[in-house]
Amino acid sequence: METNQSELMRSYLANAQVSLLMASHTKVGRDWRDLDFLPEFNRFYFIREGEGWLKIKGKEYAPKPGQLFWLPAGVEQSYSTVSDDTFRKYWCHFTVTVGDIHLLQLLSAPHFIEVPDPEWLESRFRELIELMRSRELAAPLRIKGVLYDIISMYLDETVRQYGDGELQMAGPMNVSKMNTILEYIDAHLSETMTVETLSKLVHFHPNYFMHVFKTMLGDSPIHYINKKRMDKARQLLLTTDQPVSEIAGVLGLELYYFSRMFKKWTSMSPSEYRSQGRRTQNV
DNA sequence: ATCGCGTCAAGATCTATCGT
DNA sequence: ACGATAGATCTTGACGCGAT
Repeated sequence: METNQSELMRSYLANAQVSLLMASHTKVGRDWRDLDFLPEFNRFYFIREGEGWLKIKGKEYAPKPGQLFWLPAGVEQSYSTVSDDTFRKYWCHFTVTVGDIHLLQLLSAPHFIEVPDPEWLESRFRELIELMRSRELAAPLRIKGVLYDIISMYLDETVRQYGDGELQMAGPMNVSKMNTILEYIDAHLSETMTVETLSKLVHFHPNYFMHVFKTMLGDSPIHYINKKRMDKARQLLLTTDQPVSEIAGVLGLELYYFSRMFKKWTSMSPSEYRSQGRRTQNV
């Protein structure tokens, strides 16, 4: 009955935007130190050598080579050296947002992972650093790609190393309310849902609900619902032989409207999409 | 001053129907 | 399946208000 935390994370991540502020590779000086710093951006530290001290949200860490730390935006943090054997690390500053709010901080527990494939990560960081300087047209796009890669690796490893209990989200609407909504949407895709019905589920005024929903997921409720519907439509078109009119029915849409909506989202009519998909599958 | 929530009204999008 | 249209519904931004 319960959609778990990671389901919510997935919906959330599907709408995430990343942006890189800087990336570099340095051996820090003996005076590397900052206390109770509250950054507007996230940081990755990929430790390669040395020792040092880190404090995130009151928790202290002694990062080791081979670990990747995520210092979240908007969370108080401190760091300093502890000896002459200072850190050599790859690092970057970046933001991850959905709608207006930061993907603030999913991680309730350890803010680091053991990197499973250090060579891979090292080369991704080098790529980032190079791309930062690149004048190529598509460099900004590639940067996002690399960043998405690193973040994805980080999240997957967090779950692998600590379990998905550690992923939790902050925001104006709490997780359980959001879960209620997303569960309801999934279970009722085939019916007509109104913003009003949804907002009643969490006892919010429709307009306010709209606003909160959008800040959390980056899409308005109806837009989000339609996106879900189109996902399901695509799946049904490719994996079943149900006639288009029936699929429309399953999704709670009238045939004529379904066709138009589908075309708007995929630039193909449902039957076109099906025949094209079939053709590619049979290659 | 900021947060949590509500209200209103304009503009955008959706939906039902009819015609092709 | 597409096009046009009009009425219904949704979206959004601005503003208000009481509680931190």
